[in-house]
Amino acid sequence: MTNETIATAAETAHRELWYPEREDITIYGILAALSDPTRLEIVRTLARHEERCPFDFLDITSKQNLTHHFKVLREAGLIKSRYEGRKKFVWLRRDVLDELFPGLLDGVLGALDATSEPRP
Amino acid sequence: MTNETIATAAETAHRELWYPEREDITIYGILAALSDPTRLEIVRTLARHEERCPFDFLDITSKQNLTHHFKVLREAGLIKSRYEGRKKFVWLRRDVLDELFPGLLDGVLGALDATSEPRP
DNA sequence: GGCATAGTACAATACATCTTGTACAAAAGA
DNA sequence: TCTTTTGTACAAGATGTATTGTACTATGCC
Repeated sequence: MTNETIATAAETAHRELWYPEREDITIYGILAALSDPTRLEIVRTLARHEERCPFDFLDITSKQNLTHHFKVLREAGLIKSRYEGRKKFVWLRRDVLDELFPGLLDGVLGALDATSEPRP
Repeated sequence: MTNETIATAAETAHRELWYPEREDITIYGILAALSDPTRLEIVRTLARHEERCPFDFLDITSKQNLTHHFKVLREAGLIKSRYEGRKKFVWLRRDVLDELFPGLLDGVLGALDATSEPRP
């Protein structure tokens, strides 16, 4: 309600993004956001990079769909983004996540790595 | 398809339950199953008990809804159940889960405990 | 057998989600 | 300014989910 209003207004203004309040970040939202293969792959790749990544650093789906998934990740509290010129950069909110849900991200990413094929 | 056929047939026969093959248990399915508050509460409680728990050991929603959520958990690979007389008992598949996705369940449950109010 | 109890099946509702197509806005460069 | 690039907004369709109500099956006990 209030959140939605703010989000809509800010996003219509373009180049201004809404983020959830710290107390509105839930473990359910995080887990739901991570339960999609595309998004989990995004998060996994972001976690491997110290620096911010360009919006389309992964070529795994359509542009519109990437926008959608990044929005889900952002509204769940997992990522932050910023525009620089025409480009958009994205990064993981490790600080907040590790503080709110210690061990969660490491547990998920660790299990994911243990599952995946060994990388070269 | 094949799975659905088997599942339907077995469940129609009643008192016979279908479980996913080991290779069909995915981290996405696990995370999706855990992303619901009711189910996460179920799993958290099961994790605290060494022994099997009766079907309705948690009084948090309707009977039919419990059946639904236990089915989701079972088909995701998280739990096993068994009938004894009229009663149904449920337990967590810690062995399989820790082997397939090491650190996942501990990470989620640890984060959940860190989030929750301290218990007496 | 008759009856109560435990859990399921099924249908219906309401709602969220993923994906794609079309159209648009904002910035950069000529 | 005109054009290209980058990402969004919006709508539509297909699909999945959470919940409840009604009816049913299976078991145990009298």
